Amino acid sequence: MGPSLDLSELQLSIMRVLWERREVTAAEVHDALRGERDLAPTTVSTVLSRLEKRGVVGHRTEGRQFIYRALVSEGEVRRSMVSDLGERLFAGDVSAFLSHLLTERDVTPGDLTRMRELIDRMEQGADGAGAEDQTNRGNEDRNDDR
Amino acid sequence: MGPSLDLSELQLSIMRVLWERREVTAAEVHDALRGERDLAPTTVSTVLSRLEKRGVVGHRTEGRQFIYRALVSEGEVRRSMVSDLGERLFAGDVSAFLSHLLTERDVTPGDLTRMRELIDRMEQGADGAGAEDQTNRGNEDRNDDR
DNA sequence: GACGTAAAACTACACTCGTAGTATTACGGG
DNA sequence: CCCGTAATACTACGAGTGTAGTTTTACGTC
Repeated sequence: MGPSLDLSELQLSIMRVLWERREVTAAEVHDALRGERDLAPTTVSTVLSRLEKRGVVGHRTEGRQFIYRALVSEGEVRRSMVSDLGERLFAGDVSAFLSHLLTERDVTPGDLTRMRELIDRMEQGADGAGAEDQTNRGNEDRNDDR
Repeated sequence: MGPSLDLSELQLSIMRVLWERREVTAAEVHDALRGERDLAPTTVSTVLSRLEKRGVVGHRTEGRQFIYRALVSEGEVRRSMVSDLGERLFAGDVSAFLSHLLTERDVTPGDLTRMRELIDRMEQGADGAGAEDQTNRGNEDRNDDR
């Protein structure tokens, strides 16, 4: 059932670059990360190779350069990691997870309103489509889904 | 700011035993885990020692035996791990996290109802107390909080 | 007081990660 | 055709984890 999608922080930083630009060289990833994380270029390459071995990214060769590409979407990774944590901490009980989020973290009144709207929409149209609008501000999530 | 509370699956399994019985010996942990995970007794001891080195558990000596005790609550660990993941995957945007949970996981109508009630309660009493009732079924969470 | 036994301590090993240095390879220019 | 340069490949190393074997220690018993 596909590769393990449990990615570390560094791995995610790198994946985020691959997700926003569809195709990148190791060098491009390296300086896209400049500022956020100052790594040696070889470090980036190493991580990219390891991710490739795990089946999370792939590459094609162009001249002497590798052009990397994500093989899993950000949505898949999110689903997988959130699901893992839900399993680990809440024995898969979604409502316990949700209530934890609502009660333990700083939720603004606006969040609550948005949540209520979302719940309303879910109770009506059972589809679930059309729910990734303003709640996803700042997190591009095209190229989503299986 | 205390020890890192990022616990692995095995570590959590062990912690769960320490959370439900307040005080246990390594041997007791070992056979509480029988069935779920079949480990050598020494494995359990090793993990316990490492957790102790990290400050997550402590022990007192009674005769020739170590009596272990959790030094962090399940609630703290949950908060920390959920918060980490929220940071990693949703840049700390709680409402994005919540909406992910609502849209991507199988949420039952009952969950939705419970959620709405929770939201209502949060919008009224700004305290947040009294919200850990039936949503927490099956997850003992006494000895919570800082 | 010698011993068996059980507990804890120490050692081990394979694997992943973060991190990066060194070696190899091959294109492009002179 | 040789060489510099840049890109990839290989090697390294310390920390943490899963997993467990081996060694030491000490209590209780005969």
